[in-house]
Amino acid sequence: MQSRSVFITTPIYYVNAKPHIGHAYTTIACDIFSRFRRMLFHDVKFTTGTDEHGKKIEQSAQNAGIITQLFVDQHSQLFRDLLPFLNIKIDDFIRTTEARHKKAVEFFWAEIKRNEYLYLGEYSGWYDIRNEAYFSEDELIDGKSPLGGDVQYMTEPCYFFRLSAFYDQLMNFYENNPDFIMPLHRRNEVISFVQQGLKDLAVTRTTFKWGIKVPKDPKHVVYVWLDALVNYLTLNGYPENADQNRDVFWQNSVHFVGKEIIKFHAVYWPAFLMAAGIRPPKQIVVHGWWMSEGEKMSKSIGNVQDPIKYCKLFGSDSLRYYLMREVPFGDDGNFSLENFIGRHNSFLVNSFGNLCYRLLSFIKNHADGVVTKHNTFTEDDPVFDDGVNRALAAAMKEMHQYAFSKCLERLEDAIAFANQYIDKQKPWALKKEGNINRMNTVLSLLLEKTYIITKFLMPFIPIAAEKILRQMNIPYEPIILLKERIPERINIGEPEIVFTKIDPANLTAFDVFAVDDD
RNA sequence: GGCGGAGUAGCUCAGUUGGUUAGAGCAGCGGAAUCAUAAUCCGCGUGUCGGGGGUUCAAGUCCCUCCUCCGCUACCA
Repeated sequence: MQSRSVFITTPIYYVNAKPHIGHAYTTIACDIFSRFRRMLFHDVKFTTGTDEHGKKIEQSAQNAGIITQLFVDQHSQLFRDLLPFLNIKIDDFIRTTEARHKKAVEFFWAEIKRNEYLYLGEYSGWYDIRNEAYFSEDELIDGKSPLGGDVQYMTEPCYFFRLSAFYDQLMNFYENNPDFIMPLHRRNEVISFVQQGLKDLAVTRTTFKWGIKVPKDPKHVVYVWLDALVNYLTLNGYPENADQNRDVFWQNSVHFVGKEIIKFHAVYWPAFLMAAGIRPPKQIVVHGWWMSEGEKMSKSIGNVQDPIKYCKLFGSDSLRYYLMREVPFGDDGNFSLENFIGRHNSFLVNSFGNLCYRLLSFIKNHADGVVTKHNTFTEDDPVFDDGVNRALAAAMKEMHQYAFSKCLERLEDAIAFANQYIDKQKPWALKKEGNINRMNTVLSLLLEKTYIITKFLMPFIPIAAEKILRQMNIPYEPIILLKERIPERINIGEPEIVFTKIDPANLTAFDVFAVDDD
């Protein structure tokens, strides 16, 4: 039995760079899943935010010639500004520089200290500033870290977290919670990583100041990942809401993350939480990366896809639909303008948009804008009705598995059924024959199924779906009911086209790439 | 090096525990229809299912081996 509550989080985004399509992707996926669960009448908390500490930030601010606080204020705002463009509805936005978060981290630190999972030691090695990680001499590749960052040799006293003590607990946890890590192959990667053995983790730094100070030992700054991960607790009212294990949101917390940060979320974070006596989150949902026009997205190539440009040119609905439809969630994908235009034109315009418009304008022009239910059924009707119902039920199932692209495929099936049905029933011919009752039966069934499909599409394309529902003029609750029946008599509103075709001749990829103006 | 994934129609991919002539979407070609944003609907695929070998009455589907690509991870002489 699924819980009626859910706590959905994006990772908090590191403010060192500007938002790109990858940030938009995670946030949109969370927003769609949030809207979906809300439309099942579930109690949803959906959050995002920015990760603002660390040496890298400190240095970037210095390079930009501004004080660090101003730097993070500006960059955090860029991420906040992205939300309305993408039509994201969040419940909270956290910044790790906020007082509430500092308090949570300090409390969390004290808890794991009290439970004796922290000890003072000394760390020396080659430090990758960009990636905030130490490496041993022999791990270096051509004088750089394995992650590609420049390194410098450093020795510092630091606190260690007894990660090594959690081997059994973690393995048992993975064993007993098979759907903790969502795509299964990711789970296997995590387990094989842990199986290779866990070393204690250095969780403080003394080489910079920009971070949260260790309670009672302020020359140490808390490791950015420990700092950042605690945001999920901060957002859930910690430490005032101290008993997270009894909190219904925490019990149903789902962290969406990109594949690059799975280790932190699926290994370190559960261990940190166990050390503090808190149960790990319910699920880590891992997604892949986007390439751009067949190549890795990079500033130097100049092929960074800019989500805001897409929203400005084509609307957020199109971008949301494309990102969810193009690639199975969890896999890597290739973002290309050509494919974007193809998806937009073939589904949003031709299939779905045209279905709504042809149906509504037919009702307007040939039935005085009124549809009344009649009982002149043929054997085609239950076949159509049932086909749509099945497709919607399948879509529902996929959605619960975070299989957004498969969910959309099933919704596209349902829309194809509607286009097939209208072509076969030919309401225009019924009108000419004067078979008005049969025409009304057909139109009523079509309107009903299209209405339900449109509601199901709301989480994906909220703006267009709402416009269409308004045109249908059916009083609706924002709840997905697969076998909902519409009223006996509908007096529709004014039909309007909601998606227009994109002409590829008018655009090139350069129109949608980010301009590097840093 | 270890572990894992993938290699199927021009492109993107489905193919459950091995079982009828290997499928879908997109693109392409032909037709129908005209309510609709020239949208829609119908029809059309002779693919060495990466190569080779094996098990079986039967393999894309299991086993062995090789090749290519990707991911995680480790590191030696």
